[in-house]
Amino acid sequence: MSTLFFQRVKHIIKRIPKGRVATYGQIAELAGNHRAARQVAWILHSSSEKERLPWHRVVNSQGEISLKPKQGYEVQKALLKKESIEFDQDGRLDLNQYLWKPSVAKWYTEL
DNA sequence: AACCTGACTTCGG
DNA sequence: TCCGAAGCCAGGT
Repeated sequence: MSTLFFQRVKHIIKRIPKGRVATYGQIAELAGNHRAARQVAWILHSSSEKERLPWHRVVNSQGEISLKPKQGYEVQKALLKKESIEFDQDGRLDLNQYLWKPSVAKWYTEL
C-alpha cells in the first residue's frame, strides 16, 4: 500500500540519526496518526528491506526491542550496540538518553 | 463480511 | 514495576 501516511512513515524513519532511536508511537504521531503504532510496525515488517530503512532504530515505548529471539532480536541489538547504544541487564535502553527528538514542524511541509 | 493476528500503547489495579 | 484488558488499524484467510 502507498498512502500518504505510509510515505511519511518511511520518510521519517530514514531520518532517525545514527546512535538515536524512535518509538513506534512517536513515528506514528509524527506521520500524522497517533493511533497507528501497529501500522508502523507493519510497515517495517513489510518494507524495511526494500526501502533500506534503518529499522533497527525503532523500539517500543519501554525502550525494549520488540522482536522475538531468533526473529531478529539479536541482530537489532547488535546493530544498536554498534552505534554505541548500551543496554541494561533486562535488555532495555535508556530512552531519556537515546530517544530522537526531532523538530516536528517540518514533516508536514516536506511531503 | 467476519475473524484472526501482529516488530504497539495506554491505563488501572 | 509488572500484568491484563482494551483500543487501534491493515493484511491475510
